[in-house]
Order: sequence, then C-alpha cells, then structure tokens
Amino acid sequence: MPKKQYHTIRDIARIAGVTPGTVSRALHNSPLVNIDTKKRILRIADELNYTPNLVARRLSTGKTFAIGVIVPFFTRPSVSERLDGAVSVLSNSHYDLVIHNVETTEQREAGFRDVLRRERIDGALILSMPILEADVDLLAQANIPVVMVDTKHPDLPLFDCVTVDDVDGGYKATKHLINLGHSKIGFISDVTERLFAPRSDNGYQFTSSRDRYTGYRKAMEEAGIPVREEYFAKEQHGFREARGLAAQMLALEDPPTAIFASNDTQAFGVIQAARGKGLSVPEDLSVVGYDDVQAAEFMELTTVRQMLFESGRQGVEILMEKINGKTNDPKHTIIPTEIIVRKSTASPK
Amino acid sequence: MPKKQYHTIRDIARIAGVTPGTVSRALHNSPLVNIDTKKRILRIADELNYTPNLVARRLSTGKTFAIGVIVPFFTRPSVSERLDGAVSVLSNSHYDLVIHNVETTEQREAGFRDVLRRERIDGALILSMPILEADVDLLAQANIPVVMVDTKHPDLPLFDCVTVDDVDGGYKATKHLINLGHSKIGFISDVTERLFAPRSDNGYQFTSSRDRYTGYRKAMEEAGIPVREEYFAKEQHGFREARGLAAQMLALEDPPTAIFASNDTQAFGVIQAARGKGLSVPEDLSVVGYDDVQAAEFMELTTVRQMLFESGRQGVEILMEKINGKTNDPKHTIIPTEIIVRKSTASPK
DNA sequence: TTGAAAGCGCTAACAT
DNA sequence: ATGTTAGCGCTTTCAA
Repeated sequence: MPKKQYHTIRDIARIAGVTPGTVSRALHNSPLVNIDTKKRILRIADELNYTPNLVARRLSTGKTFAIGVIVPFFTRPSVSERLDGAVSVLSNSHYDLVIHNVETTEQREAGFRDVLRRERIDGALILSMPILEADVDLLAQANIPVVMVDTKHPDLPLFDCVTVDDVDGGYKATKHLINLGHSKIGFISDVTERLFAPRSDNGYQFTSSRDRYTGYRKAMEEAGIPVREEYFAKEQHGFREARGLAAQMLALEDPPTAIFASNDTQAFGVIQAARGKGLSVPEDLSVVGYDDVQAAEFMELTTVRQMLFESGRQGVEILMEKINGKTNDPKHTIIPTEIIVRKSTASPK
Repeated sequence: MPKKQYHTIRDIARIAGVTPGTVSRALHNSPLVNIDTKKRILRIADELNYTPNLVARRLSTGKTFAIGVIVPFFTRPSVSERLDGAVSVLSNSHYDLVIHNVETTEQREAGFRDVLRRERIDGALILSMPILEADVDLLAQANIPVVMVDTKHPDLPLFDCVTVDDVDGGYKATKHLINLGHSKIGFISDVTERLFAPRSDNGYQFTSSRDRYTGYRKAMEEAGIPVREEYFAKEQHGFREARGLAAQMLALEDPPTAIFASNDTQAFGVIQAARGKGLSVPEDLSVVGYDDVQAAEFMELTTVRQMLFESGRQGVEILMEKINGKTNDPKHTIIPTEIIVRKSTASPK
C-alpha cells in the first residue's frame, strides 16, 4: 500500500528547493517571501493538488478553527431555523461547525463536559437549551467563549446571550386578541422536557413559555379581565399533545373564544382540535401561535415572529468576536418580536 | 497570563512518576500496564480533570474522528429529518459531525474540493445533493469513503448510496388517486435549483421529481388514462411557487380533480390554492404529497412516506463500516416507500 | 511492565 | 528573503 496518498508542505518544499518554513509563509501570503518563489511554490502546490492538513495546523496554532453548537431536537423548525442562521455566518469563514445534538441526559452531560473545551473547539453556541443547576459549574469551567441563544439563566449574567423578550411577545399576542374583543382567552403552554427537568426541579429551568404566560397575564390584568385557571393547560411540546389539551378546553361548559399557544406547533394542534369539534377558525375560535416558523405562513396562522434565523446569526457573530478577542464584557442582546396577523384570528361572534 | 489552562498527558506523567507513554497506555486501557499504576494514573487524571487533546490525537493517529456532511438547505423539513437520522448514529460514538451547508455555487465547490479530504474528516455523507458533471471528478478524487443519501447519479455506481425508489413512490401515489376514481390528475413538480443547474444542463442533475413523474406516467398509462400536458407544471421548491402553479391549473377550462405534488411543501401550496379558489379538500380536489414530513400529519395530508430519518441513519451506518474497513464493495440501499392515506384525498364528486 | 524516542504536519520565533 | 529549530500533545515502536 502507498505510504501516503497526499502531499505535505515538505513535498512542496523539496520540489521547490526551499524549506518547509518558506512554503508555509508562501501559503499564508506572507510579505516575507520573494514574489517569484511564492509563485513557484503556489504553482507546485496547485499541481500537487495540495491542501493543508488542518489537524496539524490546529495542533500547531492551538486554534481548532471549529465552533460547536449544543442543541436539542434540531428537527424542530424553530430550532433548525436558528441553526441555519448560525451556519450562515460560518460558511463564509474557515470555521467548521460541529453539531452536538442532545436528546438524552447522557448526551446532555457529555455535551457540557466534553465539548466545551479548547482542545476541541474555539467556542460554543448553546442553542435553545434550558440550563440546569448542574450545568452552571461545567459552563463556568469552560475555557472557551460560550454564547447562549434562546437560553436564559438567572445566575448567568456572566454569559453572553441572545434572547427574546418573551414577556413582551406574550403580551402582544394576548393584546391582539383582547383588541379583537376577546375576553375568554385560553393559554396552552409547553412544558420543559423531562430530559431537562430531573427529579429535583430547582427552579432553574427557565422556559420561554413561562415568560410568554407572564405576558399573557399582564395583558389580561391590564384589560381588567380575570385570568381563569381552567383556561390554562400545559403538556409536552408537540401538536398531538396540544390537540388533546385544546379539545378538553373546548369541551368546557364555558369554552374560550380564543386560544394562545406558546408555540406554532402547539397552535397547529389547537387548530386541529377545533376542526375536530366542527369549529371553524377564526369564526368560532381564534388561534395565535408563537415563533412564526415557515409552516405558519401556509397555515395562515397569526403568530408572534421572533427572527429565529437572526438570533442564530447574531449568536455566532458575537461568538466570533469573543474568539478573536475583540470584546470581553458579556453582552445580552434582545431580539425584538412582532405580531404577524394572518387569518387565524378574528373578532368573536 | 497562565501558560496553559489545562493539563496534558505529561503533567499526569510527572505527578504519577511515569512517562507519557505509560499514561497513554493507561488511558487506553492497555493490558500492558500494571494494574496499580493504571489506577493511580486514572485517579490523577480524574483529579486534574483531564481530557485528552483530540487534535493531537488526531494528528498522531491520522484519524480525525469526525465525519462531514454536505447538505443544501437543511432547514427543509425533509432534509433536516434525514440529518437527524445521521446525527443519531454519531451521538453514541466519539465521532464529531461537521456540517457543510451549501447554498451558493461557491459553497458547493468549496464543499467538494476542501471537505472531502482525509486531512479534515474520515468520511463524508452527501445528503440530498444533485451531482453535477463537474463534481464527479472531485468525488472520484476523494481519498475518504463517501456515501450519498437521496442522491443518485448514473455514472456513479461506484459510490455507496441510499436512495428511494421514487418511480415506485410516484406510481403508488397516482395509483391511489386512480383507485379512488380520478382520471383528471395534475402533477406539480419542483425543479432543480438554479444553484445546481448552471448554464449547461448536461442531463446529470437527477432530481427525484423526475422519477416521481415517471411513476405517475406509468400508473396513468397502465390505467389507460392519457397524460395531458396542461396537467403538468413545475417551479422552484417552495409552497408559494406551488400555490401559483396550482391556481393556474385549477383555472383551466377542464381542471383536474386531483393533484399530486412531488413533495409535501408543494402539496401545502396546492391546498392553499384550492382554498383560495373556494374549493374544499378533498371534496372538490384531492391532494397527494410526497415525503411525509412532520407537518403532513397535522395537515392531514395523504402522502408518500419515505423514512427520511432512516435514510440518514443508514447512510452513516454504511459510512462507518467503510471507515472501519469492514466492507469494500459499493452498496446501494433502497429505502421502501409507503402511501399514507389521510384526509386530503377522496373520490371525485 | 515501563522508558525512550521518533514522528504526525504545520507554525513561528529566531537566526542569518 | 530564507533557513533552522523547537514544539504543539499524543501515539507507538523499539529497547530495556
């Protein structure tokens, strides 16, 4: 078998009659190399179809030229749109994006323990991951810059993060319904995955839904509408679960005339539940979602847009600044929300 | 500033009073090391919170412990579900998954030129990327195993691939409509992205839609139903485009009573077009999609399921076998399809 | 069972 | 402008 199927800087050096150091400089466009030798070196490199061994470069420079992203459930549209924003920044740089998907507790631990280290990546993005108390230590031990997107934690003002003002988003959605004349407004929330809420719920898992609910209450109270307990329900993320919840709520003696779901997927479940009961949307039931994922448009769902792509993009951009040592102080960016009115909401009959 | 914020094998060696070689052996559970020294070494490593520097290990062993995936538009649900399958295999191994997203011609070229090399990754998965003539050379030059998923190319029987029998899938969908009594059946196709079809269409870009259309024709001919030209239309992937196409088709003098769209996203566009014309689905128009993405379920869309997750999973599994040298001969796996009947299809009135 | 030493391919500081 | 050299952290062969 052949000794090696590729060429190194040394091969080029030999052929060009120079030393590896010079080749390295030529390849890096250093001004410290004669224009002719540089040309010659580049030509030879090209003929040899040379590409540098990134691993060697990484070891030598101490930089990995890779960033990691720790993310759960990236097939969820909202997550994958954020990821897309993150990827978009990197594809114009030399950085690789290594993705660590989290779906089990082990993977979660492994992610925080092994991934957040300088020996693997230059920086990490934590995307849509609720932070547990146990994570805080690991996070603090990380010897690389970390930016969190769609993830907040009361004890971590020390970290950079990109978040959304979910209280405001929830407020806007509810306000929209109130303005339409609704007062019987249900709220359907998702719940922190079991994965993220081990036996001791220490109050750290901070879901966006909670904030959205706070916004809901605020709008209700402001309008002097009592918040009814039977108009609140929560279940796992997923449209089937939400469908069940909505079906129950619509079966109440005095059912709501509008339902605000804390994400679009759940809103779709609500719409299905209404359909199942022979109710039409928005005539008999108004529905508002949250996220404005791509499917929301063809479902003609009124929803709260939160610039998912943009949040991922900004997260990585901040991360790159950190990696390149441009800034130091933690930065908390808040992405604005906007209510997108489509055809799933109307005044009550 | 501190010289280094982490510990190396040498630190452990010093403290344990042995040489780095021994530490390396101990860490790898080699039988060639005294049980007591091994224990001592492991204890020290643990106390020091040691984790090996993967980059160094990679350089030394010549393995990168990473695989790359080249993929376009990974926010598309069908693509991201495939990706999810790929990721699922890796998260139980020590392999990293680096993702190279392709959205421009440059990125496409860069992907094939730079990524497919042993110096970066141990193997690559090419996901849902039509292969151009120019790619063939680059692919052939790759010095690492490559597996293609949802990508075929007539000239590349040499490569491993996981594909779907789209002709059969298209046949099943059409047959279903015919069985329901339809004979005026439209077909809406997507078109290879401009990105993938530069000026010279050399016939190599092989879209799945074409196969699905072949299946459609086959079913029609078999049933003795003439294929009408005005019942065929194509446009870019995307529900808006499909909505436009369907609107036109439904405005024909003699409009179809059923439309088969070559993917779910376009099917959603068709449904919207019908709705826009005041037609209800399935009473006035039956709609069939393709892919069975998650949204298909809550849209209650009849569609052709093709085990997206599974295709990604199998792709990586084959890739890992190749990397570990278990098999050599190219393997062509065909994932079966299945028609999922939901509420978007019915007999014509 | 352990130590010594070479080497993976590249970079960068220093010397010339 | 170029050569020389040391070294990044780890693995692995060869000796002992």
